[in-house]
Amino acid sequence: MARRGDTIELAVLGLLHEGPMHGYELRKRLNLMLGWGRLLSYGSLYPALKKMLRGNLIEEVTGTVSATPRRPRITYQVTERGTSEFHRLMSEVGPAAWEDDNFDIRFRFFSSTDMEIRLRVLEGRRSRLQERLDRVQRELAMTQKEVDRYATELQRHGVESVEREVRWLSDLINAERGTVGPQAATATDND
Amino acid sequence: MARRGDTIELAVLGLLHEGPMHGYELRKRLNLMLGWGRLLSYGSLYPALKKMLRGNLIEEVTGTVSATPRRPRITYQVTERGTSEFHRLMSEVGPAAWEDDNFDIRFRFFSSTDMEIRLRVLEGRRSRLQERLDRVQRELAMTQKEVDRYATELQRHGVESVEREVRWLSDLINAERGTVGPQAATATDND
DNA sequence: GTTAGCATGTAAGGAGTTACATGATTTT
DNA sequence: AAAATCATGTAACTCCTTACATGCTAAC
Repeated sequence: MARRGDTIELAVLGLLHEGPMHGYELRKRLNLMLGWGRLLSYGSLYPALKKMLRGNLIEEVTGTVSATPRRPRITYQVTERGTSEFHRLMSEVGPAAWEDDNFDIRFRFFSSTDMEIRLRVLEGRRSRLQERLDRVQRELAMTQKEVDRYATELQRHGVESVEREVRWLSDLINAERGTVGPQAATATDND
Repeated sequence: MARRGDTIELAVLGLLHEGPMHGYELRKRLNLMLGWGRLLSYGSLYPALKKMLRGNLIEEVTGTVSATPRRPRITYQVTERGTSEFHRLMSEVGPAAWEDDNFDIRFRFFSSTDMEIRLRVLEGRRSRLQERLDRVQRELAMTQKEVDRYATELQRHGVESVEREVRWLSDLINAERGTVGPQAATATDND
């Protein structure tokens, strides 16, 4: 899955914000998080960590709190630079924020941004998907010929999935708007 | 989207089976087909076509049928070798057939295989997704701590989407099984 | 006449996978 | 005792994207 740009970097910064971690665990969490696609490999993660170390975004934690130091495992935590970089990335609005993979990561750490940014990103994502639907519908109208059973079914299922995600986003947008206090009112119970 | 292996190759072979085409159009059709993710670039398509030419899977069509030869545009068609390679690829069962991207391509050209293969692929895909659901559910039970609103919502939406796809696959499997004659009986009209 | 779309390519580079290499610890 | 899992890395390679390079044709 062409995770473009520094998706890993953002994800790592986000996770480390929830507490120090070593590479192996980071990988597991990452895979659980964006693991709906393929798994992230060590050959991908460790070099990324090295790069972040060089960039002073993260640092090794020497004083292990745990009583049983099983074995030299390197625990990382974010630096101040890492924190500000994380917030900078999370504040980005624009295509980078709502492209397929990136969106999930942003969303996962939405708590670290304020509502204004959240709304911009959610709306950006929604119109992105809407554009796709329009484009498909338009091009489908032109090339009507396709009558293959499976091609049609695939198209139909695809459109339905995207429409579903649009509705999901709309609900989230409404929820954001409706949230004045800290927690949203439990308005719509069913579905 | 890490389109692994020769996804493009299979897609191109499949499309050219529906008639000769030149690169530019191939790309448009490809993008419409697997375009739910990112777009395929020329830098990706043309070298792939060259490679397929070298492998004798496709060949250039010299005699342009069209009356107005706008400009030297290279039309391709499948060779015999291309056809047998296509059928070989389409007959594959196993992980390669039901990995995320690959599955969509196979499904798109399902008409070119027989029911036995279709069922194996559909069932393989379904159990793959089921495994993912199980894994997430298992790991979610262990690390209950997560109470972040957005993390939870993302998880929930992800699970729901996969469950939806599992139901879709189940319907397709039933439809395949219910098909005895050449065309399926129009048993279930609604949805 | 100038913008948008058609049409084909190449070169450099990024991001990630696979396979390799190693070894400790926990579970069966 | 063996197998699984924890744990960290490196090197080679593949696939694909971005940016560059070129030029024709249709529409506005």
